[in-house]
Amino acid sequence: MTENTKKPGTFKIHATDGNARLGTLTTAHGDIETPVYMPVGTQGTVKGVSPRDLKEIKSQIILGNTYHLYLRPGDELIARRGGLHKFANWDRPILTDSGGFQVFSLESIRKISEQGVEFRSYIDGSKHFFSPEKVISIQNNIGSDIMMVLDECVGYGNDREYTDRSLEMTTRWAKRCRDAYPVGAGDQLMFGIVQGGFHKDLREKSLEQLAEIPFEGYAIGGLSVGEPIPDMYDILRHIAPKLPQDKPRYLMGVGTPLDILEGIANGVDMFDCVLPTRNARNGTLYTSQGKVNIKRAQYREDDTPLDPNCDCYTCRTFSKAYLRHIYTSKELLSAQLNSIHNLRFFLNLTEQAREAIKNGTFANLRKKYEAVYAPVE
RNA sequence: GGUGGGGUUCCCGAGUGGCCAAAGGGAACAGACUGUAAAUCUGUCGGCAUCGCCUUCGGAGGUUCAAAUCCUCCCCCCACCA
Repeated sequence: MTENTKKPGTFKIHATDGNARLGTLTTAHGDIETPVYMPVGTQGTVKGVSPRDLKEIKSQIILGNTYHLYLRPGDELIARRGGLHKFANWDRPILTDSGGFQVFSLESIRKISEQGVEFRSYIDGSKHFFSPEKVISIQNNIGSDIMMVLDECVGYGNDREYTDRSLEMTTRWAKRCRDAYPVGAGDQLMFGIVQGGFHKDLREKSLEQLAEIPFEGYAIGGLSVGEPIPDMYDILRHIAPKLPQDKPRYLMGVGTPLDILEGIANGVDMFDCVLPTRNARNGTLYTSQGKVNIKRAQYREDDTPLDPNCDCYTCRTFSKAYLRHIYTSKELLSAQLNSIHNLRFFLNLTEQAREAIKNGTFANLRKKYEAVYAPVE
């Protein structure tokens, strides 16, 4: 492979197993082997984990967030420092979410119009306006390898009519984002985001519209927004295999180990989720034997490692008794060690998936995880 | 020895006649967390357990229909004065 000569945006599929794909996505900061799990680093840092540790656990790419970095420290400040890679000392790929999720999660302090979204800062209450063009400009300043279009992430409760109108607007916003940074304008890639709530036909409609706009990748948004898991799987199974075959597919914000395997089985290549880091900070740890709530009394004098099958620093070095102790004592090291482990677990999960797809044994891998992480019936 | 203050459910600490099994916090125990306003949030937290009943507010008596709350004596702690 002559990776150096490949253009950012090149996506090659090396093997498939059912709908699952093994691929390589080239970015300005290197190649990403897919399927990939991407640690979330909203504020320009994966909470509790240094870039050095992220590399040790084999993170290929991390996320940043347009809305949060725009508010603080400001995208222009970041640009003055040579971009987020340099500022945060991360020389591998970065994907930035557009703020579309904040349209959903900060619902009470934003207002949507055709022009864009008016946000109030959660920090000081000040008003800010995000247009599709503005969001791209911010991501240009941040210098991410993969930019996401501004979308409206629609919550679970909304009706069909609202979802339909919203998806149409998301398409128009996507077009405006693309127009603000046409194909070939630079080394940054841009992904479109399929919406359409929990209506299959609306999902298809959204996809058809977006597919006409050329993007370097396509994402499924608007899942895991409060719906029952079967509803999520229903949409995922329906729409994921229909996304453009020759482009990377990204399932936004999902999910649990089983969700990720479900996604891969349906042809998804990229995942991000805060679960490993947030749960780590809250004492829930993922292991090859299932979830471990490290605060439980049963681990008070448990001298065994968290996960004997894990190669991370935490598992190589500390006992459950110690991890419980520092969690219970609210020591900062607890968040760090727990995050390193959980991220490693998710990274290892996708490594195993890649290996399994190559060997045609992906179904076996899923069974192995389902045996420990009870599947949703 | 004197004067003043105080002893409340695992801990700290509200509560001065009924609405008190007793505020609030902590600890403890369990759970949640899915494009991060989350090192956060929720539940349980005397016993039996269905209403409800039983035991509890330093100890022992007493007043009262009713006491953690009022009275008497006793024990212990703190501060200051001798």
